[in-house]
Parts: sequence; C-alpha cells; structure tokens
Amino acid sequence: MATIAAETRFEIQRHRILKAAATCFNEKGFSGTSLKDVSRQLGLTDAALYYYVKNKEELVYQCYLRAAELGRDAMDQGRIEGETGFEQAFLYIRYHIEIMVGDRGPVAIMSEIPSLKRSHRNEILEVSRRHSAGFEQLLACGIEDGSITPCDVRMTGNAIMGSINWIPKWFHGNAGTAKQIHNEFPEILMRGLRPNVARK
Amino acid sequence: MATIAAETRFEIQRHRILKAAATCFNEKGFSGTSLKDVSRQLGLTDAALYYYVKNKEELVYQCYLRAAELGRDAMDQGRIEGETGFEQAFLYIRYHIEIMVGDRGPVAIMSEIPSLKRSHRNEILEVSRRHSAGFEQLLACGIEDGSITPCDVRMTGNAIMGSINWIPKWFHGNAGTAKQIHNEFPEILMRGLRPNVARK
DNA sequence: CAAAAATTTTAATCTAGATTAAAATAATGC
DNA sequence: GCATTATTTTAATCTAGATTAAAATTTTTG
Repeated sequence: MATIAAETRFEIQRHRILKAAATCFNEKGFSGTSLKDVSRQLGLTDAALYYYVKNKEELVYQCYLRAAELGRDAMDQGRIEGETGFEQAFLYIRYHIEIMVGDRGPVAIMSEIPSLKRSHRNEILEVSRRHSAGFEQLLACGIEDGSITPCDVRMTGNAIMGSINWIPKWFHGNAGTAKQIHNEFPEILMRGLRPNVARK
Repeated sequence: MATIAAETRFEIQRHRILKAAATCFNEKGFSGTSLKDVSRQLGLTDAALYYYVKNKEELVYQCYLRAAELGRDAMDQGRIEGETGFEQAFLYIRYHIEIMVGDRGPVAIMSEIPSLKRSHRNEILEVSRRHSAGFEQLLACGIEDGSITPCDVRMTGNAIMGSINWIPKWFHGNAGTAKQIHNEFPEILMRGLRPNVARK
C-alpha cells in the first residue's frame, strides 16, 4: 500500500472521524450518539476512536472547533471578495452554506455547547460570539455604506444565523437539494436587507 | 388546602412537568437531560415523573405534541385574523414567537425526532410536515393574492422556520429580549417578502 | 374523622455505553 | 526481512441514569 507520512495518515483518519461524528451529532445529538454509532460508519471499533481523541467530550469539542474554523474561513473570504457590506455578508452566507452542504461538510451544529466541559465551553462560546459579532459588523458596515437598509443588526444576525444553523436539521445530503440551497438561500436570507429606492 | 378536582390537579402538574422538561431538552438535548434534571426543577423525585408519563421517550413525545399544538394554534389564529397571505403569515409568526418567548413557553424545539420510537416519530414527522406545508401554503396564498413577492415557498419556509426554531438556543428568558424578539422578529423574517412597487 | 384514592418517595435493579489495558495486527524505515 | 512504531481490536471494568415495586404520605370523599 502506498506509503504515507505518519502525520498525514493520522490527520486524514482523524478528519474522517470528525466528519462522521458531526453527521451523528447533527442527527441524534451529543448524548444521543454512541461512540459505536460513529465508529461503525468508518468500519472501526469504538475503542479505536480513543487513539484519535481523548474522550467523547473532546470529540464534540473538535467538531465544534472545525465548524468554527470553516465558518470563519467563509466569513474571511466574504470580507475579501465583497465590496459593500451587503456583498460581503451575502458572500459569507454563500460560502458558509456551500461548505455545509458540500463535500467539506457536514459541519457540526453548535447546539450542545452546554455539554462541553467548562474550559472548552468557554472557548467555543467565545469563538461563537466572535463569529456573531463579525456578522453583525458586516451588517453594520452595509448600513454604513448604504448597501443595507437600517435594521437591528443583533436581531437580524440572530435570525439569519438561526436559519443557517438549522439547515442540517432538514438537509440530509441530497445533491439536488444541496444545489438548491446554496443557490437560493443567500438571496432568501438577504433579500430583506436591500435598501429600497422607494417604499411608502 | 383548597380542594381541586383530581383531573385538574393531575393536568396542572403534568403541564408543569412538560414545561420543565422542554426547558431541559432545549438546553441539553434529549439524552443530555436526566429525569433528575427535570424533577429537580419541580422539587420532585425522578421517580415521581413516572406517575405522569410512561417513560422518558414519552416525555419528549408529549413535549413535541404540545409544541405542535401551540404552533398549530398560532397558525390558525394568523389565518383567521389576517386578510392577505402576507398578513396571515406575519401574524402566525408573531403569535408563534409570542408563545415561545412568553408565559406559555418554553416550547420544545423538535430537534431530536430521531430519538422517538417509530410510531411517535412518524406521528410527529407527519404533524411537523403538515405544519411546514401549512406555512408554505400561507406563502403561496400571499403570492397568489399579490401580497407576497414570488419566491420558492419551500426554501423560504425552511429559512423562516429555521430562524424560529433556533430562537430557544439563544433566548434564555430575559424579559427585555423577549419583548424585542416578538416586536422585531416577524418584521425581520417577512420583510424580504413584501412585493416591491419598483425594483430594478 | 375514617376509608379510599391519588401522589410521592425510598430503595432496588438493570443496562447501555464510556473508558481502559493488554494483546494483536499493520505499516514503516532501514 | 527485521525491528520499531503506529493502529486497531478484544475483553474487561465502571458508572450514570432509566426503570420499577413497595412503602409512605397526602388529598379527597362521604
């Protein structure tokens, strides 16, 4: 078999595990998925997982870290490529969703932060807050530069992020739907924010 | 102590239990909450819960049934009171959110349907589908009567319901925020759907 | 108030699933 | 191919938490 540097091999397997775990967690929740659920997907034994993560809590934590990283990447890219605040927000959403429903997914929904141990919980909460704040900032910039109609950025952000976070609850890997989602969702989520030339 | 008819007393307690359970489930998930978590909130023993529900699965099931009922009520009321499709959808959202963040809440998020036993799962899925379909129909009516701008009602419905479903993940009972949510959210979720007199 | 019914608790039992240690197997470098 | 390192499995252990039965307590009814 092709020789692969140890670290790479390890990282690949670790990565597969995180994706399998994310699938399970999204579907059945943290406590609802057993390590056997995860390992079975990979043709492994549950005990094998302990070679890659310290324990189950660590597994969720890593999933969340990865989710945060992917979200951050999407936002960075949106920031770079968009001109106006609107475009930046729009592109961020587009990229984030593309990742969630595409090959790099599934991405774990951070819906069980309370299950994490204190230090991890605090870290994820912090990262999560930063992400929300970043999005709100995009919106604020858009309002500033006139590309977004004035609104409560906190609540608007919550609404949009909620929609995005909920996607894995109803999307289960159908390719057609995936295309539909990433084609339509950014527009659906942002269309209320276009400043109107004339509205009574 | 004031004498209360047995059935009423039972129903009251049962109801308190469902609300306490919904709080826990929303926060920590199905498997993540122990019956002790629920009973502790009420000053009871975990064993006492078995007088009201057959088992833990039944408890979630009942929570979901109640959530479905409240959602249905809100939609009915929106249908009755609104004139146009837009108004009906808007009012439904308003009422539903009012319930979720108000005194009748918390309402359980139906995020762990897979944890239900088959028959319950099927029933909840059916009810849930019906609810989505009902909302999509409101949107379709709105498009029909010109109060809503043409759009993909399936995807738009998913987006809006996702926002709503996610609310309990970040709202934790603060009265000020509650007011803000139910004042602003309906507008935030629906503002993209107003037909525009003029848009390039 | 006393009997009957309703509600709750106490004290077990039982099980799934997390975790671990030691053994077995596979991959790699020389 | 051999020695070493990496990976996985087998086979225990251990524990939290669901569930239950019987006893205790509280409420209701006549």
